[in-house]
Amino acid sequence: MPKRTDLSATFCPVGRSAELLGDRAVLLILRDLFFGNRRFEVIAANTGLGPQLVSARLKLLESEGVVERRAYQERPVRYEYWLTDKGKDLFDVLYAMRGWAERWAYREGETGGGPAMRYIHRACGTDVGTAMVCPGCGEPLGYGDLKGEPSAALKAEQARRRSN
Amino acid sequence: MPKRTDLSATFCPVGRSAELLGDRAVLLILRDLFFGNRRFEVIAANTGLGPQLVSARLKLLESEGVVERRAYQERPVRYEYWLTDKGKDLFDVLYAMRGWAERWAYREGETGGGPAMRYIHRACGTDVGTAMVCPGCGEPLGYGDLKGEPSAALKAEQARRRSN
DNA sequence: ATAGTAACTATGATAATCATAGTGACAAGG
DNA sequence: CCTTGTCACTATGATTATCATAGTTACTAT
Repeated sequence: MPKRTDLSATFCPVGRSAELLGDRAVLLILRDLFFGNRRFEVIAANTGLGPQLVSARLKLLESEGVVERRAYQERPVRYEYWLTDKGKDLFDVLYAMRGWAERWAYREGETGGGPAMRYIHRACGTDVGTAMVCPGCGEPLGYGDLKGEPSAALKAEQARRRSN
Repeated sequence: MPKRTDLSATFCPVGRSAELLGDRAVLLILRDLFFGNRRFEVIAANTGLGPQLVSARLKLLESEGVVERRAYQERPVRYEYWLTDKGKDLFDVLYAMRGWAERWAYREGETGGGPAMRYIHRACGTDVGTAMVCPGCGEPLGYGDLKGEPSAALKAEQARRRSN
């Protein structure tokens, strides 16, 4: 590509978000970070992205203040990537993407009945489906309020990726 | 790029959404469609994307069932692009992106005080800020429930784009 | 001394993107 | 009827991001 148009100066908020989020690699890496995968190799394996792309995007996310790089051991130095508050606040976007896909992107019965990823409201135990507000207790749903459970098919896929 | 990795077969719902939404051009075009811009030239001008990219992405969106192409006149035949139900259901994603940007992507005072884009809950008249649930009446917010009002800065930017 | 692990960097082929220009079908004005 | 204008695109060529693959660094473990 040529240098892509810079959207960071537009006044449109969707444009500004698109500058960062309009990129499949960024979205996949964020997904993994929300899932709790913080190590370079795990992220690379699970996203299926090459190490160079993962490296470039993690640097970008760090420079945007979305991700923080922390050494989890010295000798040899090894790093983990953690979501900052600004990063955690992207949960709504990823959760909305997940909801849309659950409603529209699967063929009938493809996931074996339920959703590809189930979310339970920790506070009241309700399966929230794809709602933005808990259908059980009416509370708005954010990161930390929900417990995700991948379907059997998704679990199998992740295990396969990790073993390659 | 080489042919990008196909995510349409993954079981992860975020991956499936990222297949379509992990693309700045798609996000910008969707933004315009939600804004009510339905004509090719208007979308091209307002997004700043070249006609070839706009053409390619509209075809993609149509083939995904997110957008519908309708002739609005014969002789000469001219087309408009409308969001389908599947397309309108992406509102949550764009709205979440907008919310995140409003909270994190502007320097202090850059928009002249308020948000870059204000949303009013039609049902009760409350300015919803960046909430997913109306702070006035507690109702969940979806496409059609909200009336958007661009800030002066955003309006000026759009006018500038249209005149080029 | 060899093998292994984690986190990367280097290289070259491929293909998506951008800017710019051009096309087809028609309407309106002089 | 001939030029100009509008809308919705398509064509072309240069640029550059992406992918696959291989290599590097800095250690630990056996």
